[in-house]
Amino acid sequence: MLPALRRARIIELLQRDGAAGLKEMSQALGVSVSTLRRDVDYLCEQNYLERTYGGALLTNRLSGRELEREIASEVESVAKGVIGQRAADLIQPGQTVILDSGTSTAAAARIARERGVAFTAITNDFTIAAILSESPAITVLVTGGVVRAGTSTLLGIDTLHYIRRLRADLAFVGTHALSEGEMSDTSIELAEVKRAIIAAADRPVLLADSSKIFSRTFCSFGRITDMHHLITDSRLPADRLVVLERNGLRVDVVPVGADGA
Amino acid sequence: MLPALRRARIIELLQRDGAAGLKEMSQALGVSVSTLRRDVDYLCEQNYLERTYGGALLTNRLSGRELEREIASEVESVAKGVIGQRAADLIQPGQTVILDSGTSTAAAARIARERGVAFTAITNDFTIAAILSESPAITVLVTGGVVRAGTSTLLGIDTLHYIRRLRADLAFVGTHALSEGEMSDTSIELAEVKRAIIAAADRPVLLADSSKIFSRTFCSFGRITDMHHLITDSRLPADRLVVLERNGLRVDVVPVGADGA
DNA sequence: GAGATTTTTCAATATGTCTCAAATATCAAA
DNA sequence: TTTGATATTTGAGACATATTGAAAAATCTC
Repeated sequence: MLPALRRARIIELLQRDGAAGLKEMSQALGVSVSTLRRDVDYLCEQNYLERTYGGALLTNRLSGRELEREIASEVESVAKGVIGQRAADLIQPGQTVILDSGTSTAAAARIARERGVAFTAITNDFTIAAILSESPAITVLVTGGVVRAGTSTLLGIDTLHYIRRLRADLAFVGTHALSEGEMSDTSIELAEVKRAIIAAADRPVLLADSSKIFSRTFCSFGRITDMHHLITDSRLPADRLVVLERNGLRVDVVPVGADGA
Repeated sequence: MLPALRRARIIELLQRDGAAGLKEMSQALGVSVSTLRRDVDYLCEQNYLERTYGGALLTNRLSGRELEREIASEVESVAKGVIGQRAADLIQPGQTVILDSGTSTAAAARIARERGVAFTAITNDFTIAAILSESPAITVLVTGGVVRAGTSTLLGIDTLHYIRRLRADLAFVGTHALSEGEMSDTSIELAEVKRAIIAAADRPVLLADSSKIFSRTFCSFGRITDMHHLITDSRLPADRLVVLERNGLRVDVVPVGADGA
C-alpha cells in the first residue's frame, strides 16, 4: 500500500470517528504500530491531526468534498508544501496579505500560521480562513460571495467588490495553468477574481508547482509579467525556466525531491 | 478508551447535568475514581470546570473562550440535532434562508442538505457554508467579514453591510441565552449581526436548546417577540414554557431524551 | 467524632522513543 | 534490460516515560 494512500485512509478513519487509538488504526489498516505512528506524526506536523496519548484527533472535521481534496493534495503535497513554505517566508509582521483559493496557497497558510507571524489575511476561500483563524496572531478577513459548487471558494460580484476596495502588501495567487507567459484557469468567474487580487496587491506572487507550468486552459487572467515573481519547484525543466526569465520574470525555484530537499 | 475522549465525555456529562459527583462519573465512564479524579483535576487546571468537595461543576465562561477543539467536537448534543431537524422542515423549495452561526443552525444545515431541498442559503459561518456547499441543489452565499478568533464566524461592518442589503424568507438564529423575553449573547459584534439577520428575514426563527433558556449574558440583541417563533426541546420546564407563551410567542417544543425521543 | 473525600504513594500496565536489521524501492552504470 | 550500489521504508525490540488502579494516610464536611 502506498504511504500517501495509507495516510489518506487515516484521515478518512478519523473523519468518521473524530478520534481513534493508534493500535486500533494500525489493525484497521493492517500495518505495524511503528509505521502507523510515523504516519500519524507526519500528519500531525502537517497539521491535519492532533496527537493525544494513545491516539489522535482530527483538528477540524472536514466535509466529504474537502476530504477528497485533502487526500488528493496529500498525494502530491511535497512540492506544494515547499512552495507554500517559501511563500510564507515572504510575509513580514504587520503586513496585509491576500490569499487566493488553492492547495498551494493553503499550504502557505498552514506554514504562516505555524510561524506565528502577526499579519492580516484576506481570502476568498473558507478552508484557508479556517486554517488561519486558529492563530490568535492573524486577523482573517473573508470576502463575501457565492460558494463555487463543491469547493470552498467564494466567487461572484460580491467577491469582486470586496477585493476591489482593498490594497494589500502581498498576494499569493494559484494558477491552473501557465503557458507562453499567460496565466489561465478553468472558469471566467475564477479568472476575474484572480485578476482583481493581482490588481489589489503591491507584490502579487504566483504559486505554481511545475506540473502546472506549460499546460493550458481557456480563461486567461493576466500575463505573467503582471506578477512580482513566481515560486515554483525544481522539477521545472531548465529550458522552460530560461523562457520565463527572458520575459523579465523573477523565478524562485525551490528544491524538491531528489535534486535538493 | 483514550484519555482525551474520556475527558471530553466528562465535559459532556457536566453539560447535560450541570454538576456531578466523582464516584458517579467514574461509574458512568467505567474507570477508577483515581483516574477520573486526575482527569477532573486536569480539566480544572484548564479552566473547563470547577471542583467542589466530592464533585465538579461546569465553569461559567462568559468571556466566550471556546472549548478546545478536541472537546468541542464531542459535545454535539442530541437536543441540537432534533432542534435542527425541526428547523430544516420549515424550508420550502426556492426560498431564501439566512443561517446564523452556531451548532444548532449547523445541525439544521446538515439536515437540510440531506433532504435535498433546493434553496438559497446565506450564512456568516463558513462551517455552515462548507456543509451546505456539498449539495448541488443549494446555492450558498457567504457574507464577508472578519473571522472571530478561534471560530468560523464572520463579524464586523462588512458582515452587517452584506446582511442589511438582503431580504430573506426565513432566518435561523442561535442564541447564547434567553431570559425574561430578552435574547442575548457574549459580544457586541455578535449581537449586532444577529439583530441584522432578524431584521432581514420575514420569518426569523430562534433555535435554543433548553439549557440556554433562562441563563443570561450581557449583550442583548432583541426581544423574543421580534421572532416568528422559537424551537426548543422538551427539557424546558412547563412553567417556563407558559411564561414564554404568555408573551404571545409561538413555541415549538421537540421531544428529546427520556420524555419522548 | 464518624464517614466520606482528598492526597500520597506504589506497582502494573500501556504508550512513546530510539535503534537496528530486513525488505523494498530508486538510480546509475554496464 | 540487467545488475549492483544506495537510499528509503518498514516492523520489531529494548528502554524511557506516562497512565492507571489500589491502598494507606491525611484532610475535610456535617
